[in-house]
Amino acid sequence: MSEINVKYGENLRPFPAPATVLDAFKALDRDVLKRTLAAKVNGEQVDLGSSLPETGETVVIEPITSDSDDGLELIRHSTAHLLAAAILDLFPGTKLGVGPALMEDPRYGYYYDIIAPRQLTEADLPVIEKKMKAMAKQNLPYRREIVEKARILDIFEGREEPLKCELISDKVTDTASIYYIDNSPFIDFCLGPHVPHTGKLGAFKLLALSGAYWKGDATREQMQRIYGTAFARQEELDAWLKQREEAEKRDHRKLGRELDLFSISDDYGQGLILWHPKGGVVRMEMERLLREELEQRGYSFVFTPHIAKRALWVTSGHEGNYSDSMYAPTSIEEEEYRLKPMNCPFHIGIYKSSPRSYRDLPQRYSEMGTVYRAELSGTLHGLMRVRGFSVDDAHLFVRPDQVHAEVADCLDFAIKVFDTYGFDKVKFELSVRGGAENKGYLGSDEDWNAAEEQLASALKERGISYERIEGEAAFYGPKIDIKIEDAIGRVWQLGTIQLDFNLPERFELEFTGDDNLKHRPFMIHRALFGSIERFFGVLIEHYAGAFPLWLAPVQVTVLPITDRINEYAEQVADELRRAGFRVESNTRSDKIGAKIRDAQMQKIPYMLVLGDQELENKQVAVRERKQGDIGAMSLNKFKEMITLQKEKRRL
RNA sequence: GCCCAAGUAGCUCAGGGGUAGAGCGCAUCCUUGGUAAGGAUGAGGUCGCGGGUUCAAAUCCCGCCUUGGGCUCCA
Repeated sequence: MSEINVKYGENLRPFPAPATVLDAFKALDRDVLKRTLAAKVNGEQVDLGSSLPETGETVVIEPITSDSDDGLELIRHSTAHLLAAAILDLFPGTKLGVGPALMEDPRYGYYYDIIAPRQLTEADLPVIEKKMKAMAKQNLPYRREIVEKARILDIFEGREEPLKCELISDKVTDTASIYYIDNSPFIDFCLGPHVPHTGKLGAFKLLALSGAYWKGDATREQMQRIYGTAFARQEELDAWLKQREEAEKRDHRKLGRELDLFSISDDYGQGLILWHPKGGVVRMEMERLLREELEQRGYSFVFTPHIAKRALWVTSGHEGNYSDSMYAPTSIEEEEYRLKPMNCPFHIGIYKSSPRSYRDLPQRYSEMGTVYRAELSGTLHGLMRVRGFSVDDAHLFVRPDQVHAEVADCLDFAIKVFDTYGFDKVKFELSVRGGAENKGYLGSDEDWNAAEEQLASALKERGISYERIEGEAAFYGPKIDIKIEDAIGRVWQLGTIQLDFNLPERFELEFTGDDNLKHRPFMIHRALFGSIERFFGVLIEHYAGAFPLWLAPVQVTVLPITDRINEYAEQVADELRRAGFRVESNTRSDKIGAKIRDAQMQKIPYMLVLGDQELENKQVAVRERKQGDIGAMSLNKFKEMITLQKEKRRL
């Protein structure tokens, strides 16, 4: 009888063969076994019930416990299988697609794609969930079997699972593993591993029903996707559900209405934003901050039209590559025009309007340029995905040797601005050429190498850690994408700094060098917010509608306790207005409690409660929206306090 | 575009084959009250749009529109 040497942590111990992973843990560590769902054997994930390899070499085993990320993924994946098993039980004849765990999408934990004999509706979800709970209680084992390709195909053909057969044909060369759940009609073609039995599952919930295409391809089968989530423990699921509710409370569409910031009306068109006066204030402040920075950084301000001749879009390449997202042409005196989906060609027009010398570069043109894109109706979402929006756009026309410095300044700019809004977690991604497929990259290797090197060195010089992503560059140049994390941990892709070898070529841009020869400039597209509408949406959710003083649509509200005080209240309000603040006064005959409630719900940063005492002492009693009553002070002292806050753009 | 759900007063929603309900908001009046809702009265709706069934449709059926959740982290 042979032996297997098992290494577990520092322990090395021989076991008589054959033995399973479970046998090893039973002998080595009963404590950890309770939390263990599967294991890594020589670094490879396997089921607890799998046999230890008898190769003669030492076998290294590690537990995959329920409190690890790997463990959670296992739970979610196994729960997805439980979901499929419950559906097969309730709806015989259902065709299965795929059912992965989702670890990066904070909204969901797993899904399973199916084609049921009838269209399922949301009303079916509780029924399916109940079945899953019942199956979980029965501690049904997940069983694994290794079979030949031909036999797997037989099994799934016999079960009339065409999609599974397609997968098997694609993926399997000789043998593969399949999984059963005992006492259930479920069989899946799956690498595993899984939890040992369904009793390890329980903290799960089905969340949503949606449509999905097989392999994400709109020309393939339309399937139904059931989303759910799962955790190791019920408390974690409860906490997650609670956080989800919190996120709903921050929904910018809800707050946009409640705080009267913006609206979208079908009478005007889907995906078109009406900025209300209070939203307009926030936008003006957002633009003011940008303008200050742009001025200091040597940008110039340009303004360009919303439509241009169709021929321009042919030259720019938009007509060829981007036509689906552009509004149809409109004719004026036999000449066709199209709404602009991007601002670049106009800025190029400004560059080209006169000959440029190397001494003139860089040229930095900025514009809050409004563009229109014909997004599919189903993808529209509040402020986040719209059909008309303004980009805080800028195009830099630079000499090849200037790329580094300009990119570095863009990075400083981004960090400064996002920091002002309180986004302290900013991620940078450098997208470069690479990967197996050749995307038909434009421009010489020389240019690319130089450009990628300059982007990377700008990031390094600024001490910015970044992720380098091979193969994600656009065909026309490498780029840096900027992502921010908001107050509740959601990540938003916002700005981009993009090098472009394409448009300078297409538009034959040039400048005269010190050698008196013509050279081609590089073009850098950069936007920090991407779309100011979208960034506004992100801000609303980030602050949950409670904008910092400098952004708040109403900064101070004056609340007289009785009608006797109304006159004094108006004086106070006027004085603050003259000092440059946005002030309201509430002289309605409500009780002070009601006025405060109103102001709190409008999330106004400061409330000045004025009664006989304040009138007599020439003071204001200050209530801050989060801290509550912070005591009485002179109006001058209050003014000083908020002036400082406003000027420093404190959070 | 495709799958599921929902469209009733400005907002949040209840109701449901026999001519429309609540709370909030709004208006007017009473009240002048010290840190998150004082009281009374009143105005407000082609029940998303179009068609069908019916003596009768907001309600049942069909179509459309809009809104919301989604639409490859592959076995």
